Amino acid sequence: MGVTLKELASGLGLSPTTVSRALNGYPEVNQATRQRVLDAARTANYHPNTRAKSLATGQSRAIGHIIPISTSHEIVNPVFADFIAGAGEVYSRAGYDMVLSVVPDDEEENAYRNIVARGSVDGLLVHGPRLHDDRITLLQDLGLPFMVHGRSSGVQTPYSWLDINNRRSFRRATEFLLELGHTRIALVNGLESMDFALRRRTGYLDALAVAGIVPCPDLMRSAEMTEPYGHQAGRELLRLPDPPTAFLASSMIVAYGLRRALTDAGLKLGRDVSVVTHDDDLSYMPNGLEVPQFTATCSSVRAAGRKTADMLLSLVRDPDQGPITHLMETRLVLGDSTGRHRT
Amino acid sequence: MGVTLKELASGLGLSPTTVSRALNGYPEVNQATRQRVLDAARTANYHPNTRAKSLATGQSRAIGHIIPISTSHEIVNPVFADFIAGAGEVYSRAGYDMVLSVVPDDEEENAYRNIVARGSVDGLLVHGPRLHDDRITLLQDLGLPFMVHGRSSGVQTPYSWLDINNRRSFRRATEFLLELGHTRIALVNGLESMDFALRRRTGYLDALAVAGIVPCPDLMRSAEMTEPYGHQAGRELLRLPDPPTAFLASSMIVAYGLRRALTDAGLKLGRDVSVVTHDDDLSYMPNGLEVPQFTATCSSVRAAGRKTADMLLSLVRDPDQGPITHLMETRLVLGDSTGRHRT
DNA sequence: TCAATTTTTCAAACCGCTTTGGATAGCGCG
DNA sequence: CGCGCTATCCAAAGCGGTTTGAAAAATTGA
Repeated sequence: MGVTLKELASGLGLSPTTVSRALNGYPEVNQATRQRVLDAARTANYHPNTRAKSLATGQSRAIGHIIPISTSHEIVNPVFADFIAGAGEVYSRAGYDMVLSVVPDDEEENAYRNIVARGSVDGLLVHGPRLHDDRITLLQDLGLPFMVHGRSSGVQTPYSWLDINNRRSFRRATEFLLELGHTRIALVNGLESMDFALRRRTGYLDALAVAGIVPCPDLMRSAEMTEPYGHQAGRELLRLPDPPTAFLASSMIVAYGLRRALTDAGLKLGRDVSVVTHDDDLSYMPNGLEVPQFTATCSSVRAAGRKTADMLLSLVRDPDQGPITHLMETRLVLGDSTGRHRT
Repeated sequence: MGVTLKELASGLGLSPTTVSRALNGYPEVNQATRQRVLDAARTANYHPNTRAKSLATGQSRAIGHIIPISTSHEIVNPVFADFIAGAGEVYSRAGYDMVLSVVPDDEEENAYRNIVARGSVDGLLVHGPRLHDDRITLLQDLGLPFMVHGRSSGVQTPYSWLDINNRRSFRRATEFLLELGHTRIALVNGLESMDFALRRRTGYLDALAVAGIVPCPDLMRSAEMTEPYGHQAGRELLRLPDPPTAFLASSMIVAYGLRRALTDAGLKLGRDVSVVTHDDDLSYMPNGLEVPQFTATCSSVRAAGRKTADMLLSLVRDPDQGPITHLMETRLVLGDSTGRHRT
């Protein structure tokens, strides 16, 4: 396929050793020859064979992402593409490859074991942690550097993660609605087997407790986040004898569904009913063109991808630095979807 | 990290040669010893080192996907996650890794050259082809097996691709609206620098031409497919002196935006105004829970990912079979968003 | 000028696996 | 008994790089 180091060397009348050192910036090589080697490498479009290099060095210069596909739901997390885009930027700048494994969630353990045993990556990134996620303890045993995007509430031993402050974020959003005079506030949450969803719920409950409001189970929903789900939840909630006057949505797309349910019911968003949603700032799902449509707790998942990748690379370079963590706060952005409670 | 072949061999009192053959199913090894080797490998959790193996065999057992990030739009194609999920299933079943490169679209050429020169993949998958896409001719020169998801209209030389029949799909959808009596039909398309969008437009124009309708430039929009874009396009179109009575949307999310514009204008979807959309069957964007919300041209992008990966693997196994292609038809599914034209 | 350094280069071993080209042993058969 | 086969196994040479240890060349110091 490409030129090999040996060919390049013999073409220059040098030994492979010298050429290798010249290319990798070792000091013990004459400036003139180094320049000659670099030029020759460029014109020959020489790129060292990844496999050979990593076999020799013991490093693969690749990061693995394991994407769980829920066997029951078959859902791919929509957040995933933007996160990958962010992380990918960082990897390619650092000269790392990104290898993806899409695995049904009942085979994840095997997938992790294999990938470690085969030595094809220097580090792993864990997506979509659940409560008490076994993967984390498994990876600790395997001893490969890893980062978790999110956290897993049940896991006691420390590990490296990056997360947004879901709890505070939803507490703040709830408080905001309370300040506007709302007391019947519905939570249209994601799947509460996922860690992030549970934290959001906790934040919501926190704020209610402080306000002295007893949470009403009828007002709390949890499911895979889709537009039809938001719509159905909205419709059913509005039909309650004592319907909510405000909603918290766990994602923009759920908020779309809620909005549809409101308009179906002849209610005006932001006047008759308020909605606050979480906004992952997905590139293909902007919150309005100029003015934000929704009041939202904002946090760019793309930026999260970048930061997580950065941290993972630092962990790969220095595995002994111990667990590193990063908690991102969200911004509460005011949009057209909220207003004072009207009696 | 893991056990090596040599260790496994010496543990068994065998040569590495024999162990290798035993594991790889070569005939010249005693049944009893093979069994012994297999057992030992299992208990030691032995997995051959990928890099060493592929260095020795000359195959990397990995497929590369290059994800272009538009430097101007910074948009990640939402279709991407589901496609990857489909392809990933196939790869992992076949024992292949998937390596992703996220590259700004002005560096794509370099990215392709590098990945080929470094020999880190056996085949490549090209995403989001534009018109006259240079990447295709580049890859033909580089001589690595590759598949394109979609086609590129300007490229003359044959290449391997999988695409949906965008043209017929949108012709059919337009015909359907014409049959319902609509004559003012708007096209709210994706970016027409992308090949798929142009083909959809052609299909739309085909149907109008057959019906003897002169296409009206005011009724044709093209932009990145987002909800706010659909909303704005809908609003502006409905304000025309002679507004459309039917819309073709290029994606579900655009259709959401359209629907909002309609309701804003006090119109009822499916009665006052009809909408047909393309539906990629994304896992997180289902077209309704039971009844389809939208009449749609349906095609699972996840299935497309599976099929494309299948074809690519076959191309990798037998690179001399010449270009292979596959055109998927879409299903026109009836939903609640279309009705007869009312005067 | 010549020994002692310092620079610069190279030969060879190695990373973990596959594969070629024997070697060895067991067997049937004339 | 000895020859030719077949069934099993192995030593060694790669794959394309990096890296160790030593040699050759250039430079320095007295």
